[in-house]
Amino acid sequence: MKFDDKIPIYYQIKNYIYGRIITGKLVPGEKIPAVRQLAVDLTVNVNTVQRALSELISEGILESKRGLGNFVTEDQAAINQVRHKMIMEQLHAMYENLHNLNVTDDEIVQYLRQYIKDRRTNKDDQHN
Amino acid sequence: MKFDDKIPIYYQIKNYIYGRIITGKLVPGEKIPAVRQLAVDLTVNVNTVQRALSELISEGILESKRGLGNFVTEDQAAINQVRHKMIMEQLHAMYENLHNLNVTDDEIVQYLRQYIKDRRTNKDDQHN
DNA sequence: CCTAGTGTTATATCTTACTAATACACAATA
DNA sequence: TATTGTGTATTAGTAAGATATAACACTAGG
Repeated sequence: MKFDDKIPIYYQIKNYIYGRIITGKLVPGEKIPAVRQLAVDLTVNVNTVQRALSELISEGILESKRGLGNFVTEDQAAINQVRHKMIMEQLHAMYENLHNLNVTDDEIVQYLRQYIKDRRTNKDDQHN
Repeated sequence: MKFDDKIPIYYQIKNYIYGRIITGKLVPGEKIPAVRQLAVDLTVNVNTVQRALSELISEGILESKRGLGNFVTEDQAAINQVRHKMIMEQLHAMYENLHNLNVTDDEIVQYLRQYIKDRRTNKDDQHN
């Protein structure tokens, strides 16, 4: 996995797991991969994985069962809340940063549409 | 100034100055505040400011004149490029992150419109 | 020439993030 | 009950970011 060197790895792992749960690649009640396996998959240290998982456990997104593994919460409402929270965080960060560059609301929407359009074109070019 | 503790301060200062230049609060050829003054204003260490400025100088956005100060480049084209680059970076980061949450292109646009709408409403409520 | 204001560099110290290695605690099962 | 697979904790070491402090280099103006 590629990490942004400007953001702590444990934090990026946390968001990665959020994503896996939100998109249903990990379903409620499912056991997630073992910490040592995750460490290998993500090519990071066990302790770094553990730090990410600890926070997810504190937040109630994961449930730890010693000797058995870590499991996705059965609380679908909590998952939905996380999804909404993450979407809002993304929009907020982008909005604030663009406003600081004097980009207006309308321009933000326009730029986004153009970005998506361009992205689709480039995707076709690259046969992805 | 409030900093995000997940991102290096020097990097946030760099982006802050980009913003000041892009929005015209600092105009081409203008002298920016002294490093020691910036350190006070931003409540960080001189070396941290210097690190941010060094990168901006390397990139040709600022010009250093020892004994005189640091000055905004007269190269308006370079400034325009930075503005465009920053806008694209913001859109790209947000887009990638939302796609990883299974949010479709159309949904991204819809969520953004809703966010802007809600933001305006809340702004009125708070009399800002 | 001296001083004040500026950019630049250097040293030491502290904290956080990450890694490596090891050990401990618990559960399932052969 | 011994082994294997799991989560958890500890200790030590490295590196990056940030700080405090100080010194050095250059410019302008009295």
